[in-house]
Amino acid sequence: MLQVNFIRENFEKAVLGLKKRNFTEAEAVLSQLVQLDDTRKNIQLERDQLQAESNSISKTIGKLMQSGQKEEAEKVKSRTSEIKAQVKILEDQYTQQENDLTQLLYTIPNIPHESVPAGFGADENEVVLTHGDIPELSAEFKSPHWELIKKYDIIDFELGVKIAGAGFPVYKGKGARLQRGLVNFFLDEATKAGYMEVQPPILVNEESGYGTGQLPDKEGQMYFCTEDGLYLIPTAEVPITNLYRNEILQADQLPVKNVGFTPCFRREAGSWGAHVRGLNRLHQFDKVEIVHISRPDKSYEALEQMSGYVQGLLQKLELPYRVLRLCGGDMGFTSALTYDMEVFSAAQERWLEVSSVSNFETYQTTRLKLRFKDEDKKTVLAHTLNGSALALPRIVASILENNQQEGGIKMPAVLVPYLGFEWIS
RNA sequence: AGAGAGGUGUCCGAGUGGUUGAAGGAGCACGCCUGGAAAGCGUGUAUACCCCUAAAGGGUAUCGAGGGUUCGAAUCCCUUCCUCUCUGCCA
Repeated sequence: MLQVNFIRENFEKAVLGLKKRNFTEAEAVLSQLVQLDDTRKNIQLERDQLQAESNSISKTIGKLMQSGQKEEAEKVKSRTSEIKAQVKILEDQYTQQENDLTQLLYTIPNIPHESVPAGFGADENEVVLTHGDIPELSAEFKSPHWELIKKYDIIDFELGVKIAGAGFPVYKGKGARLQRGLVNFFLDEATKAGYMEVQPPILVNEESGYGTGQLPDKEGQMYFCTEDGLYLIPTAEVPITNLYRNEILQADQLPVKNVGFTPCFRREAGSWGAHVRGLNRLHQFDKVEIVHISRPDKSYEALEQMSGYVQGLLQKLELPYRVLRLCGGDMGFTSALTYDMEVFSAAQERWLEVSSVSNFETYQTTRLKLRFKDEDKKTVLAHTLNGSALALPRIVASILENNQQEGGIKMPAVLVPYLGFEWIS
């Protein structure tokens, strides 16, 4: 969430930024926010003063008791009951005010970076660059991946339905091997690039959900284990970033660069149709995620670095891709700047999002209380960033579609050592 | 899951109602000392919010978390989470 003090000091900028993401009532909400905070401060001031008086009386009583002046002490006591009642009232008001403030802050998305284009939806995203040639498939070999997986019997949706339900595919034979190979390839690449691998839990508690911004509001997107109060993670971002919740890092620990492989679970209520066939949208899928924790003055450098890293993976996989700078309306609630990487899937003839790389600046760290000590020994909120590197299903879909030919599907050369085969046939 | 023990600052560790944000030690930082280092000596070493700010200074809260008793709680009571030991179960 945003910091009230930042809004106070950058009111106009904040309003303009939020309008860019179509948060039309920005001005009114931000004014209300500042007002709530003003009231909060006033209450705090009054409460603290009364409390201070009460504390000082208590000390006096303590001294009197020690020196045996019991009656004197009793006299002083009577004064405190009045203060106590007052403090209680103010305390309740303060809590109420603080809750209102937090609730309101939860409704305000992150302020977009100045480079973020205004816009309402996917059409207005800015294409930053396109890489690689769009493959032209012959009519003979132009099957969408959902036909290819049947033909070669490598992924079975019906079987998944039997075990769990729609959107839980079963990978078989070379399909399973392809999954495992990709995961290993991604983890190895990340390690080479200086990321530390972590294996986090894939169930998280409520606090973690709040830390990275999935909660409140998006609980509908997550599977929830009511018995234990735990959520299945929608992305490894949640557990990995929360590893650092409530921490104060030393300056020389930054940047933190973690990579983790986890399955991801999404309920994805209500989005079914032609575009979500096959592997395009699933309830469970595998993803390798990279997370950075960065100094504020280095976070955009880190974002570019991450974007470059992800592009490198796509290049090694020989997949044509483009990079989008998301417009205000299409960006996630918590992000300040997001690059989407889309791969062209040649049979569907569509760009498929395979990665989303974002800088959250302090939006997450405010909630996470994730800070570091800078050179002046001042405690400062860090910036968090993350990106998929990469999400498997659509990568699999595009590898299958783009490389189909006479004799089967040819695997990208870089994967062959991981797979132990060159062809799916 | 059952029984017991316990959760204190970066770490170890004292503290069972009264100037305790918290003894003592270690670590760390700075200074002195040294040719250099160690030892030694001295100083400092939490977080959040608020007031006042040029700086300094001050207030409130925080001893796992939440609530209660009390003029006053790290210390007493309740709830809850976690850790350890034993038993049970189990990959």
